[in-house]
Amino acid sequence: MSKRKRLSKKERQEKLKEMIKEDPFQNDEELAASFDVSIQTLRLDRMEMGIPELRERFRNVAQGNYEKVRSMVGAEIVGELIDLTLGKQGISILETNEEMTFKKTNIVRGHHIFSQAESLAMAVIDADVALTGVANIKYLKPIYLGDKLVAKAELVRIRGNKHFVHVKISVNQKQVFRGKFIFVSLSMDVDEE
Amino acid sequence: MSKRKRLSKKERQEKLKEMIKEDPFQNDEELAASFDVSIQTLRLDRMEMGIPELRERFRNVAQGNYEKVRSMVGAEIVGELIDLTLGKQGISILETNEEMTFKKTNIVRGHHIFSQAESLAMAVIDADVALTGVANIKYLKPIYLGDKLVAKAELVRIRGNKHFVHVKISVNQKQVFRGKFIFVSLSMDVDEE
DNA sequence: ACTGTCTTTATGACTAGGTACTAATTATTA
DNA sequence: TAATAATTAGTACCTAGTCATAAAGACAGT
Repeated sequence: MSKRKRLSKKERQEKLKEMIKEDPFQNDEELAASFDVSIQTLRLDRMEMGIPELRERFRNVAQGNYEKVRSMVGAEIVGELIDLTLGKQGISILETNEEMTFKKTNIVRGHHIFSQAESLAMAVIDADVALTGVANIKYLKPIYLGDKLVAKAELVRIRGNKHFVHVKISVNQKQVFRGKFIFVSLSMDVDEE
Repeated sequence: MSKRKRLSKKERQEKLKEMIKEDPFQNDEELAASFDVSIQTLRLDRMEMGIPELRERFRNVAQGNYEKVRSMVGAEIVGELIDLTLGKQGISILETNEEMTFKKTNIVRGHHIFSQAESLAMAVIDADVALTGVANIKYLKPIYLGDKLVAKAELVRIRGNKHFVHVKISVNQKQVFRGKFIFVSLSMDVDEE
């Protein structure tokens, strides 16, 4: 694997940075081989650039993503719950980050907004378990990376086992989303309505 | 930290399993200390139960979640894209797992279904970038852990920069969800409609 | 050609967090 | 009390490194 003439120190170090960003799970031996330098040289490079050793990279990725996966997928509620009156209303805040956006446009993917709205609406309902029946939603404005989404949910009506919740989300006091949710509590039989 | 009399081997091993599930980032020394046994005993336990060493656990979590975070958050599409005719229709499949469900009821959280539907609908549109404008959705049946969601999206109309897409999701040929999405392409100015 | 500096490579001692194995000690039970 | 199970101790070895020191190679300026 002898590449073009071997790169200069600077080029090599820059390429190294990229490589590790792309795939952090290679050890010094493999990295050294791919640059066709000795393992010591590669280690000097890592030192100079402050790139941690493989096992620490594993730790970082593992712990970082552990949190992430927990808070993203396992969370009862998407965003941070600020205020809640069970059976009445609730407020949550979601800080948008780059993982929620399309890289090209920096616009936040719709389902993150939906998730915040739905999970907050669900939290407001004073029943053990509920299931989204119908949702009528509208995105009023595109939401950009870094926007802080403030969601307000209000339980507007209960009819039988159906709970009607309205959610409004705004960024800087300007409304960007509204949604009407109907949740069906599962205490009794749930089938076609 | 002397607990109640020290547990039996069986109890200890069961507890160990749980502990590692909860927090996989402890080394043998720490684990041994928390059970008040020697490090060798703890290692025997790990051997007997087939629990890998700390560094391998790091590797597993790192690599598993790396994939997960990439495919969950960064993914262009939620689920696996099976078929796609740009500007016409598309099909995707999403296998539900326990992270998508409420632990108590094993019912899949609504926003996962929504995400599958929205992202598929988006993929069908033959435009560079789009943004969900309005969605009218209905969950027809609860979806349980392990259900395989088959989503079919169809572009039904284009009017100006608005794209109308219908999505149906079914489990075992039975429809469980339908949604109507309107996407607005961003090629020109996007504001109130 | 010689010197000085940068870069690369080599070498050895040491570390964490183990595996794999043997042996000895302590508890429990028949 | 003897047999069996569970626990602890100890050793050699492993990986993927760190840290420090030294030596060799490359290239420029004089």
